[in-house]
Amino acid sequence: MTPLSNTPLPAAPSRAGEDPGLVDALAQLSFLVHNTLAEIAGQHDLSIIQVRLLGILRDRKPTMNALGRHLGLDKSSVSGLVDRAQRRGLVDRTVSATDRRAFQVSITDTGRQLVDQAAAGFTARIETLVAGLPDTDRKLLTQLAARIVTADADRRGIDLRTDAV
Amino acid sequence: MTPLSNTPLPAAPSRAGEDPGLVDALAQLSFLVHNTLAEIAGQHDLSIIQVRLLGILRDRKPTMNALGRHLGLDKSSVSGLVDRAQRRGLVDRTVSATDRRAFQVSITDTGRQLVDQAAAGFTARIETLVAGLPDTDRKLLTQLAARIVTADADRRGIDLRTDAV
DNA sequence: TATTGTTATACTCTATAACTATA
DNA sequence: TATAGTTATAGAGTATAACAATA
Repeated sequence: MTPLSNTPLPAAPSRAGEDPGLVDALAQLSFLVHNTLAEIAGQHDLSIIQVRLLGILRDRKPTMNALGRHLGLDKSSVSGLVDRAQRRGLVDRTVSATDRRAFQVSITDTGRQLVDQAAAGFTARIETLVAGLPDTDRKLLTQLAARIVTADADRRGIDLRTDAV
Repeated sequence: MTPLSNTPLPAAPSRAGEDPGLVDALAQLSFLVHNTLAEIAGQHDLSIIQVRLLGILRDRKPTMNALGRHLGLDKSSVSGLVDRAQRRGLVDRTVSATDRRAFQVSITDTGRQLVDQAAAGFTARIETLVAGLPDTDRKLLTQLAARIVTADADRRGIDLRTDAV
């Protein structure tokens, strides 16, 4: 039931010379994928952040603190997020064995089923989106996207080191 | 100041056979672009939805109703959105000349400056993201992204017609 | 003292429902 | 009656600040 809009970003003034269309195309594609995820999540009464929470918990039992780092959220935000998920029976809090201040957050069977369904639905929808592309183009797109993402990750790694000096 | 996370989506179980990596790569790229926009918006104390609002108003003076359709929001949500933007002096409401129930929403000079800055910042950041790609790859990426977006738009057009029958 | 986490508070964003004014 | 918009209300999601418990 999430209200989605496919309205693209404010059309960039399409600067002459540079990359005509690249910025717009990337922005629109991102919105499309993002909205698709929101829609799938909504079908399971989840938000994107809840899907991300459950996704992290699929193979980890982090503390609230670690969860905050993973999600880029303040600890108080994590408290609320986990509260709401726990209230729905999707996650559990367990006192840490090594630090009695800390909780370890784990996913329940119900939560796992839900996130698995959502992930499957998302995959299916993305497959539909790229249905028109021949295999070569899909591989190309995968590589280009991966290159941008990893380049950015590297850049951030380097930036951090630079800051640390 | 928007807290951003580059944490990718819950890694899809990488189904054998199909499109190994495509779903993940697209999801991560989308998050990256989306987070970039959120960050740029945040630098101007704007949210993504506020940027989209101002972006629409750059070349239109729609009614509240039309705005709701553009943004995919309920009219009550638009009321609040425009309220907050107007309170900051970014937009104006003017009673419609043809329908005294309706308002026409327009962007102020302040609002225009703000959205122009945000758009420029966003463009610059995206340029940085793709800085490592040769021209050929950029064009390829633009075409692939555009093809997916337009194919989806067409599909929705067809779906709508199908529903209407 | 420092860290982990919760709670109180505040604000944005969103929706539903009830309402007013105009068509 | 139907439509345009606002307001009241509720809830998710986010942050900051103050706090308790543990390290």
